[in-house]
Amino acid sequence: MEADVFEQVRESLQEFLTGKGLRRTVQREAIIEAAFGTTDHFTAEELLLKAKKIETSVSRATVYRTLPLLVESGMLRELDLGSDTKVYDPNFVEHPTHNHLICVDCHKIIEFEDTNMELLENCITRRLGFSPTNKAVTIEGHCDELKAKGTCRNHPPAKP
Amino acid sequence: MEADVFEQVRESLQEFLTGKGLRRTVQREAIIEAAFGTTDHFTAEELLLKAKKIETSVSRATVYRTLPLLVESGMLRELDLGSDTKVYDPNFVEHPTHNHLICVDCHKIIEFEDTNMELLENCITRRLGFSPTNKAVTIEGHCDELKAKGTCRNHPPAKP
DNA sequence: ATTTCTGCAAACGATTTGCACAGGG
DNA sequence: CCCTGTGCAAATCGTTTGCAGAAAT
Repeated sequence: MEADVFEQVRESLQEFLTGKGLRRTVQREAIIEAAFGTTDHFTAEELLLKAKKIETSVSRATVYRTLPLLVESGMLRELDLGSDTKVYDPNFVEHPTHNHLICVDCHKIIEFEDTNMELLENCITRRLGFSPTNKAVTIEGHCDELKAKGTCRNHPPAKP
Repeated sequence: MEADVFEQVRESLQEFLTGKGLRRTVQREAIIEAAFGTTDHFTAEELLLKAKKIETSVSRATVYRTLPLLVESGMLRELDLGSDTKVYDPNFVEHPTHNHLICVDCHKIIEFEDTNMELLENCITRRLGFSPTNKAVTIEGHCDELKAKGTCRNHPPAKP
């Protein structure tokens, strides 16, 4: 994520917080920095670890209390991918309509955007009498390269 | 669900079980009947209640141990819709490619199928170098009728 | 007879919450 | 000052598991 984007997130969120009569705290700042500092997906626990490195005083409870705020503000998206634990995706700020392809072999998550899919989804939703607010396409699949060569970028030649 | 379909599920699952060296028990029979007796989605807890009505001896543990078998057999699908609790969908036997539209106002879930979406998903996935195994489109939206008239099939005229 | 299944209750892991104090506006 | 935010630890909730007996093949 570029620096300007990060600043944008910071400001938008500041707006969101003051708009709700909420306060700017060092803990929240650290959590935001940890969440939007990279484009990686993360779990609540992973976010806690990242945030703690920035500001030691951040606690698990505060992370769990801040996550819903970030989601509500629209900056962070909660993903329900096959996993048992909830995963958060900070990339919707830059790519608001992206979707996910999950490799069933190595569990790597690939993000993709597609205008046609976007249009088709809107079309279908309207036909059903609804106005879409949130759309998620999740596809699972096998890596062709892995199947053909027995190895791919994510799978070392010799598996354990 | 029609009676023949129910029988088909019963047989397919019997095949699946014996194929894995697993056994037919009254509890599993009851759970299957409860799961595929209607087209309703359900949670583990709801399935337990339905199954208990058919066969009192069914316990929560057995429900939780049977659900993964049904999912693995391909007959039942686990859905990750916004809800915190996992929801199961028995309708993939009859409609293997259907998707979900969720009303953000009343949380009603509408199932839909679309061939174009199906084709587009396959196309995109192949372009990314993968062979699709599982595809899920989940759309959230507002009911137009509700917005226009202040009421709709799922919302009584006077809200509490 | 052998192996899988079962119910029970305890264990578990992710998330939430009550509390008393800290700190932002 | 007032009210929101915090860390801590206990509580909660859905789900999983160890065990000894029951049942299917």
